[in-house]
Amino acid sequence: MPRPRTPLLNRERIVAAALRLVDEEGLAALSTRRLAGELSVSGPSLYNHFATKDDLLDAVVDGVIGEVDLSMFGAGAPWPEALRDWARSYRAALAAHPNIVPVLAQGPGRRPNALRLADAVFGCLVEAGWPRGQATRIGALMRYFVTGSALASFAAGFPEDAGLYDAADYPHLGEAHRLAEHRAAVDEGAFETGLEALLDGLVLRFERLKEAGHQGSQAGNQGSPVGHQGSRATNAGRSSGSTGS
Amino acid sequence: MPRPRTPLLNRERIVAAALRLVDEEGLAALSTRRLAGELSVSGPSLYNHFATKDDLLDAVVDGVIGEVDLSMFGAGAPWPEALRDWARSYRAALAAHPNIVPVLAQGPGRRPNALRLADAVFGCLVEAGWPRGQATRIGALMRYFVTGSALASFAAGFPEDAGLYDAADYPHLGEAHRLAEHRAAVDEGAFETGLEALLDGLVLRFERLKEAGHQGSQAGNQGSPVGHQGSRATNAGRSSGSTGS
DNA sequence: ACCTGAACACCGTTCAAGT
DNA sequence: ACCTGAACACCGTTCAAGT
Repeated sequence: MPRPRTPLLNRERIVAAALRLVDEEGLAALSTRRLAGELSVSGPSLYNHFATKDDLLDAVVDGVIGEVDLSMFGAGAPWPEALRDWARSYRAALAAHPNIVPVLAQGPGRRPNALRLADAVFGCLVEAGWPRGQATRIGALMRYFVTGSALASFAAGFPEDAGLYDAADYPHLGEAHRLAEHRAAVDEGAFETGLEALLDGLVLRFERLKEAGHQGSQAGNQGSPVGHQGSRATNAGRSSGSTGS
Repeated sequence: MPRPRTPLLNRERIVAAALRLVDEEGLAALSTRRLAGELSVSGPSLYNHFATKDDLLDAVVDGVIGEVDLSMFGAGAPWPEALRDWARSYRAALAAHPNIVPVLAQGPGRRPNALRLADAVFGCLVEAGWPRGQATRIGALMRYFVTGSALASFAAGFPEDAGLYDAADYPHLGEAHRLAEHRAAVDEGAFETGLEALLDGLVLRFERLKEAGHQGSQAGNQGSPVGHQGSRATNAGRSSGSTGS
């Protein structure tokens, strides 16, 4: 008889168990021995399927990123609508697994789903007419906002202990102890407000860009993904900006 | 003779050494034994000054938050300018210590400097005329954006290995391997673009709010820090929003 | 009051040994 | 090819003991 026996472990089973453990008990609970125990196997067995624990984490993270919907790109929708739908799907995928966000925020690295995501966003923006440098920055700032909003609950960050918020120390935080109760509403409201404000600001810039393009030197779609900085000169000295009076 | 001898350790020295270690070698390098070694002391000595390693981390984080400038609040500047200056100072403080950002993003907890920061931002917005619920959301979304932008470099997240970006897999990432070279410019450009876009979008909302307030029912400054959700109904179904056509 | 060494229950990872 | 136990160099934390 040869051996038709299936192996006890495979990458999929390990990744699924690791994600469950991280979701339920946090990143610190994910030890190789503990994970192996969940899979009824001894610790070193995992090393037959992943070179290191970091490799395993990479696979877990890429699985989460794979849940982000990218179908709105290239579906013919205007870029602001595509970006809005994508950002919501992106946030939903990360918010479902908040304990893994610090790992995933380190960048796409060599994870295929993360690279696919970056490719889709950048491609949509460039095809819509954004210069490549600007498209890069928009991809970056959207990731900043989405990962920041999924990394940790704003509301839950304020302890429910009312005695903490002494009016002498923190005159405006008298109601802060009630934030945690409304965790989901506060966090989602903040995300939605920020997303809409960001998109409004970007649409404003796009309109200015098209106006300038119609009369000045056609910059078109050329340029590096780094691009130039627009009219702002340096961080020092307040730019006139477009805000306030 | 009594004992004029000063103790070998104190909280300040420990916190300073811990921050240096985290900055130079990452969060994983901060073990109690390693830190004690840097201070020429044995591991358990630290427990005379901090109850747990988490307590120590809290002190490190609050020290970083303490570097954020809050003087623009209450200096009479309009809220968008105050918010812009604060966001830049906030990001600069975090970006100087990126390895500690995942810890700090968990919320203010009981850290005095973090609570002071939240108090100052919320107070400025409420005094400027924002309803309390909206002010809470703005504080949250600003933290999302700033922590997201400090958590990890966008540009450095793309490996410099040009062979990784196969055009068949990622048609638009042909230049992505050059991002890392321009790390600082890309990350700061994205932060500045996002910050200005966010502020533009918020100013737009503030103007709408004032218009509505002048004719409709004066809501004024009352209300809980949770507030209500405005006109958006639910996450499902695309809201008409203010973007696009 | 503050520091120490020894000890406890853990880590990630390697490796020779089994089937 | 895949899993195991034993081992290595680590962890955070406790505690009795020293001064």
